[in-house]
Amino acid sequence: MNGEVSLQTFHRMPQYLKALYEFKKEGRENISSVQLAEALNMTPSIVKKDLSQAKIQDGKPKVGYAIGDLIAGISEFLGYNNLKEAVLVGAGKLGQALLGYEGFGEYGLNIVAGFDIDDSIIGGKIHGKPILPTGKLQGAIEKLGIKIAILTVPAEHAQAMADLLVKAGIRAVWNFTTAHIQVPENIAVRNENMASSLAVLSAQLQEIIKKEEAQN
Amino acid sequence: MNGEVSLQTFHRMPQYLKALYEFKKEGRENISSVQLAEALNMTPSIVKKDLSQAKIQDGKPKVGYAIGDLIAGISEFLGYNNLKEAVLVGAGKLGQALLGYEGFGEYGLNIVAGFDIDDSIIGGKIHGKPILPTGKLQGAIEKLGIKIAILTVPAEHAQAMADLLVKAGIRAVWNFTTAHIQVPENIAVRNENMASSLAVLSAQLQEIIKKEEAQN
DNA sequence: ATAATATCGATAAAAAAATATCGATTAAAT
DNA sequence: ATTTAATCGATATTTTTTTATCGATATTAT
Repeated sequence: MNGEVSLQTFHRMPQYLKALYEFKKEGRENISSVQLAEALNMTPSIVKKDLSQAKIQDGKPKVGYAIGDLIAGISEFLGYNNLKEAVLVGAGKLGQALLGYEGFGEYGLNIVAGFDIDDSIIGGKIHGKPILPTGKLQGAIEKLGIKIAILTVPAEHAQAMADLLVKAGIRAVWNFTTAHIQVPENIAVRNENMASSLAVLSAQLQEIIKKEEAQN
Repeated sequence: MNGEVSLQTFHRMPQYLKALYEFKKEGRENISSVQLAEALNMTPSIVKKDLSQAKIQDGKPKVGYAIGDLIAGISEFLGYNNLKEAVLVGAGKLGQALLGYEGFGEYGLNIVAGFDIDDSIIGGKIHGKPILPTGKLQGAIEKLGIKIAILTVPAEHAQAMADLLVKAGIRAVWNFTTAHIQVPENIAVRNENMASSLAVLSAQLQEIIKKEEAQN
């Protein structure tokens, strides 16, 4: 799906960025793959490989990489510089929390509006973002050329809404519902499935406890 | 970290469950690995392998698996039957959304209380969950023997709070902050990093658009 | 100036994960 | 009753991802 660079690599990139900002704040100017790896519980090998994928190849022996270069390179690689506009569909509890999430701006994402069917919130603003009726969704997407939709409707409406979004021209869906949505293969979907995450966490916990019991 | 079963497998399990409930609702009683794979855009091989990991091995040739057995088996495997209690730390926007998230109960997770430093919400309830001062966190964890913490504090307080949680006896941290937290290796951490997810989604979108431009 | 050492970056090796294959088996069709 | 077709479940293969190795090189120390 992704040409050369693996999704795991993309997943790690923002972590590097986060750590790099920390180091920068401490006054550091250079950092080696060893140190970056240590800060994030990774191996130097994977750090070096990831950075080379982002076309960052100006590390110096005995010194490491220039932190400023890394930050610029990764930000560019992740497209944080060119702002991407998005719509949020379903302004319920989770949707409202996301509308108020201030981190998105840093990542080059701007939510231009929320859409909902609830008349009591339509016409107003939530965290500064206008809430519009879903009837206006298609028009807005087409008119503004918006490519990304954040999906926070109830699970039972997820597929129908996804169909509508695709029809309106959306190219990427960030799916926060528990539903698995089917879309054409030229549409990107990212599932933010809490059940999945919780399952993994529980599994890790169970394993840890089992290990301990085995020791006693 | 996880003995035999991979985290990817755990990640897929709730997806199977979701799909199985759908099929059940439609009146189906049996399902083959081929059909389940198709519904979730996977391969039959991976479905069969995952199910065998969950000790589900009663599929019948020409028929498939009994849906009821699968649901029971996966639920048991994921520990959805034995309720796990959790505390939520940081009752801001995201924290409040999670306090109100009704899906957790299904997954065997019960948030017993939220903790915060904001006097204007302490003592009250949010979505039915009591909000307590962080000063009472340690006592509550110890007294109730709680093993899981949901971390939704501002990023700059994440590490300090994680340290406190670990000291109080927490064994698993579900980290919704953007900070990378360091914990002892016998503590499970699951990072719900929106930046990472967004990076992956953006990458997919970029790839799709590039592909299209190449065609024109 | 020379030697020692830390690090990069490319490549090789290892490990992990996903996918394919295939004999056995069961239900349905003939 | 026999044949056909679909599916499981075990195993083998392939692919992907991670980790290790190592020569080249730049900085620091002697």
